[in-house]
Amino acid sequence: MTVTIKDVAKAAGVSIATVSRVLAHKVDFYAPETAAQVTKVAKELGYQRNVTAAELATKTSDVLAVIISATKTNFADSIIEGIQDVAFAQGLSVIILYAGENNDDLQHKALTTVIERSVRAILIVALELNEDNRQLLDDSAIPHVFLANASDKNKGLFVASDDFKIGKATTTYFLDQGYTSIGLVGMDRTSYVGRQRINGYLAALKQHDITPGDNWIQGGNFRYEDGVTAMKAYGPKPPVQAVIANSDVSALGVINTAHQFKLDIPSQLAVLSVDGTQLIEMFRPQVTALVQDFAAIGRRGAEMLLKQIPEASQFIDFKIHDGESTK
Amino acid sequence: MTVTIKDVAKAAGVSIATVSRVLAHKVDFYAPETAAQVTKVAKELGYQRNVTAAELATKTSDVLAVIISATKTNFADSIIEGIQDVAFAQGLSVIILYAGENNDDLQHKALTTVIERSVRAILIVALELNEDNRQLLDDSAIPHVFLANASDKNKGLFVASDDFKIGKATTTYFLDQGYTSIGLVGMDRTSYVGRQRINGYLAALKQHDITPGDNWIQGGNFRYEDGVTAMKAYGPKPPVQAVIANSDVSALGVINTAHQFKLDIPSQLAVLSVDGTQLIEMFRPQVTALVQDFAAIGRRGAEMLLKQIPEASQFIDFKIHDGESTK
DNA sequence: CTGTTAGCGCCTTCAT
DNA sequence: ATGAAGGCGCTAACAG
Repeated sequence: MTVTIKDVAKAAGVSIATVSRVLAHKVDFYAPETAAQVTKVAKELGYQRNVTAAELATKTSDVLAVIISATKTNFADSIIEGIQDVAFAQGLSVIILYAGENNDDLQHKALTTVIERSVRAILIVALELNEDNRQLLDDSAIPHVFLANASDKNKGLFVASDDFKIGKATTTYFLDQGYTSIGLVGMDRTSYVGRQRINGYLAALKQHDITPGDNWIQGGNFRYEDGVTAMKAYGPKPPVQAVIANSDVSALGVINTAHQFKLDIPSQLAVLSVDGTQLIEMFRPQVTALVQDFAAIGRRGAEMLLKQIPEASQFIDFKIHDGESTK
Repeated sequence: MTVTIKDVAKAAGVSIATVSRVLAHKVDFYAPETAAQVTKVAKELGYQRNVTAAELATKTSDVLAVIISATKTNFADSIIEGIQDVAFAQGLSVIILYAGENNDDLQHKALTTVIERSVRAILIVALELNEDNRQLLDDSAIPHVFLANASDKNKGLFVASDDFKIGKATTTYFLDQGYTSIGLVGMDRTSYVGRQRINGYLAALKQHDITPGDNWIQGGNFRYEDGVTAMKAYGPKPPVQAVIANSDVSALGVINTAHQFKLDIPSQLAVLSVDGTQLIEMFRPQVTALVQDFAAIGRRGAEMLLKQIPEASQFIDFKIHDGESTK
């Protein structure tokens, strides 16, 4: 039998109300001696708080839920660290749910799981919800924010990098180096993120009066294989001298395949990747990358949900770190 | 105001018990028409089940908790997939908690979070608990299993690869190829896993009457940097012709640093890595690896906790996949 | 098949 | 400063 506050109360010779107050509130609504006595007895009895009961009574919860796509592009770690930093500082817990990859059912399951437990807030990482799931989330009235995925579909709050700017900045990076044929690879063309990146890319090219070739743009789903496929589409004599890969792993796909074609990086093909996770630090050549500040994205998202900063969608800055895959 | 079964009951003209039965049990303890009526009304009213209340009443929970170290060696994904496969098949939910890296406080926090919520079971991935935390877990009386980390310290159930065998198999792999100087790199010498691997390595060498050189064994913490450090310790003229890296990322560290020393892989230095995650598929040369079946480890762990298979610690088989980093 | 009635463990007015 | 008592939303006997 588990020991409850009732048991503690009896053993300590006080009422359950007092025990409850001592063990929870901490505000001085009781005498120091009683408090000491109660805590002592509780420890002796091996009392374990039943959070479920407490949550039912108060109708609140101190857990933040993070729903992430089991994506192979591994920036989620940093986001989670950012979230935990601010959550823990507030004494909150964070739980993480994997919602697969573009899997509506899994997303639905993850959502209901956290909604039914009425968590304090929900952070959705790199996920685009379908109509039903978004409705479900909205109906729940639980505060939520989308991270690393600004989207028109998602609606609602988001914290992310500005994908249009990412497309433009990466393209401009190459244009400034004198490149006139630049490929764009790996993004999901159906996603908001992908479309924005393409738009930014096109805008930058237009400024330089460049019309992209037919096959310069190669879509995908941000995966390693997408980089491979794109490079194969370009072939051993690629139509572009530089390529922007829309994720670290897709950049690796591009580079490995280019090497297979005996193309030298960067002299025959320059590669820039978007994300800049730790992954590329382990790869040679060291890939030049547009580094997103994922920890900041996580932190801001959490702060926003905890009302520490105003609730307004916002973009987080990024930087381009030079590596060896570009001149 | 949120709508409860009481509201649904009133609106449907039945008792709350009936509503509860219809919405939860699913066994046919009610007439089809009533069921239909109730479900209909529930939907109309936008009823959302309050799991917290249900859990309090039944004193059970249908969530499995996974506690993982925020390790940079990325096999956790596969383990989680394995767990979710069996959990979802049982209609259970799984939540994941990050417990940092050798961080007792974070581990403690993660543990109390899940214990206080009396989850159904706890799966601890690649973590070694300290005395206090282990005590905490034991006292909770919640079923739990350690994954990918058989350990004398952890005590209790585990599902993992046999680390002694891993040490022996990898070493034997090289011995069979005629190598007589073999390095062992990257493992945590203070951990059970690390010690077992060393023992297996030594046992294999002994069978061939080889006494390892002073610095053949280079410890670490399974990280990329540990591979780098080890290789630097070996220097440009390494005392070994082959090295076993105890994680994929540490293997990358070894290889990159070897290249820096202008050493050719595998002719001047052969490298075999332990883990065989997707990471190495993105790396060139393709690393020869001892591939652990992480998905199976996750699956077995979950099955065991759900009493689908006998509760007994067990080892999962592994295989060595040839790559280009060995002859 | 369905309704009544106790709780599950804790919190929280309202008295004292 | 502390106790008594009702209730959070749901489930589970026990009747009927």
